[in-house]
Amino acid sequence: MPELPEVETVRRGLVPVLEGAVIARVELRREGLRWPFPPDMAARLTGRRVRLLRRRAKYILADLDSEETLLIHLGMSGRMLISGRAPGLFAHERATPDRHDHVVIDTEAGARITFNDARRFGAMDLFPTGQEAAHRLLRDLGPEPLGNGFSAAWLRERLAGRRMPIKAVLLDQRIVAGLGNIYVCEALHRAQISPLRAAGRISAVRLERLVSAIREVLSEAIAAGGSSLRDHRQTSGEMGYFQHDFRVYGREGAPCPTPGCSGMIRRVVQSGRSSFHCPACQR
DNA sequence: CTTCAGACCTGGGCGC
DNA sequence: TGCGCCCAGGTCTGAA
Repeated sequence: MPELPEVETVRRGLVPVLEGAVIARVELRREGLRWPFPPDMAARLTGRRVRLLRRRAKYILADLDSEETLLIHLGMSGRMLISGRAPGLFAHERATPDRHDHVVIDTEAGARITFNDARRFGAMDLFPTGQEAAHRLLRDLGPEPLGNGFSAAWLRERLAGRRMPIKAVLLDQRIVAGLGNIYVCEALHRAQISPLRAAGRISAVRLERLVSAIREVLSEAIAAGGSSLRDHRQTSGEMGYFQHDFRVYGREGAPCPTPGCSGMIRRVVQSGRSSFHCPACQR
């Protein structure tokens, strides 16, 4: 799925057509995605003005003037595509609805936002604005990796004594929220830390490097519009570009890009997911 | 409490 | 072309 940079790219694409806009019509083309949609979702959205479009971890949050917040998760393959009258934007048009177009939202200004999700691991929900701490999907999330709450000191505290590999720990959204398989691999390579290393056995200095690497790779990916392997699209339908800047992800057998390193990228499977790394420079 | 396999879905790529 | 198999950006759930 979209990890943090892809979700942020989608949020930024939606801001010009959705923030401040009034929802004129909502079409639900099925009962739900990963879970059933909340009761009367279409009616609770219709006629509402979107006050603010936020992001928390991999969730997009739209605060409405009804004091409810619409939560959107893109799952593995979710896309939000803009068409119709969308000033200043490239309009992504479809002659006929795709079989995976599940939710269609029209604004009074004439923009259309289509939630397309082939695998249907995505989700939508409504909850009272400000009640993030009570929402089962949001309450246990760790700090934002690009925010002030995320630091080497925080990591040090949370990783102390843990024997799980650092790869698995960084995928745990309670430790830090927003990383997924790609960016964990990339950040660990940049920090020259092996994905196999026990989380509790990383020095403070190297944790500082890890925090910097995570911030850098996420920032660069956001600037590139995210990474498009197969499913991710910007709201314009355009692909992201960061996949061209991967140093290890999907590059098994390629020479390690670390200057002075003569290693070769390897793929190992950890808890069912591929970890790409350089055994020579990542320790 | 931690850790893990299994589950939810579709589609693309590959070998035969 | 077709078929079977493997893999994929997530993460919840229940069992051990």
